[in-house]
Amino acid sequence: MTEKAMPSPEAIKAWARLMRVSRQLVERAEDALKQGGLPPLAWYDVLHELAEAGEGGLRPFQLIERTLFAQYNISRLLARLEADGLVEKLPVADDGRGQTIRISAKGRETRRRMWAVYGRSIADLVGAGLSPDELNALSALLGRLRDPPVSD
Amino acid sequence: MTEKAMPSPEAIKAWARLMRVSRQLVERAEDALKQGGLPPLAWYDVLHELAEAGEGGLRPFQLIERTLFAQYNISRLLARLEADGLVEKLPVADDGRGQTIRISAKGRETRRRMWAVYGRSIADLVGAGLSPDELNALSALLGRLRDPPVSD
DNA sequence: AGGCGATAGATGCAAGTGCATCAAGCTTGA
DNA sequence: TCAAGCTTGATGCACTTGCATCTATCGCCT
Repeated sequence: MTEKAMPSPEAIKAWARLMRVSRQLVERAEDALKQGGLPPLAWYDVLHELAEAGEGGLRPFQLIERTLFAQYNISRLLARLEADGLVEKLPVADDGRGQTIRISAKGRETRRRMWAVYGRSIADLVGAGLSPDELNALSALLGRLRDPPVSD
Repeated sequence: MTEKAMPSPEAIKAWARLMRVSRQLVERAEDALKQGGLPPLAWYDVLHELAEAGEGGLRPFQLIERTLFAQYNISRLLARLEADGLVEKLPVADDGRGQTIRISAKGRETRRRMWAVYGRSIADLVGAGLSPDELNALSALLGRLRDPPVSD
């Protein structure tokens, strides 16, 4: 029985800024990728996770956990990535239902090219405006808003 | 024409948190509305602006400026709102192309009911985790990220 | 006035999302 | 061992979004 009351003015303002700024920044990063003829951010998220996972790859449900995408979304996103030759779907030895997704060489290359643009967007959009200390402070505050069960 | 370099680790972390937290919070607020059988957040944003604008209403292009929605998005969102009787489209005297959008009584009522749920979400999701001072600090940091440099 | 580019808003079509549900394989327990 | 239920991943359908383009009107300049 914690929060029954309406939000404080401070909470409303912080929420409003968070909504507006995040939407605006996503939009700009997305625009930059489009400008470069590159796939959307969602593809980067998945390619990034798969690149981190290495040759072992990841199961789709692990991607769901890591990325916050819905199950059906991952399913279709992986289908598109596979159609573009950026990932491979491999059968799993000990589970006939499942599959392992592994990033391909082309996938790594695409991720690299996306990062060249995406990374610059991040540098421009947040790195430019705030000092390292301020960025850390922002990260810390945002970290406190994550939900109980989520870790980094 | 500032940043050419790749982002600092601090910038990357702040960006990642911002992306993840904002997506998660939006999702939760959206879920709460759905749970209550209420329209999505986008409707609230528009109804809120129109309620603030009062009887004078707003032109669609003003809504675009205020909400960051794309033009075609506003156009169709307004069509849905009108179909639901939440807003009225009025002709503009001195501009035959345009229209003025005014919120209806039903629209105000819907907004009120949405706020009951949405406001509680805000209180739960951000008001609960951070003190007023921390919320102000967060708002200030986010404020510095608004209107970041645009490269044309 | 007449022409021309700019602005306001709508819309056809393709692609993505959300929801519900499905099929297949796995696991458990009597 | 086998039925019941869970997990993994795919998919049909309706709706929304994105893109490009269209129509209509406006404002300006000659």
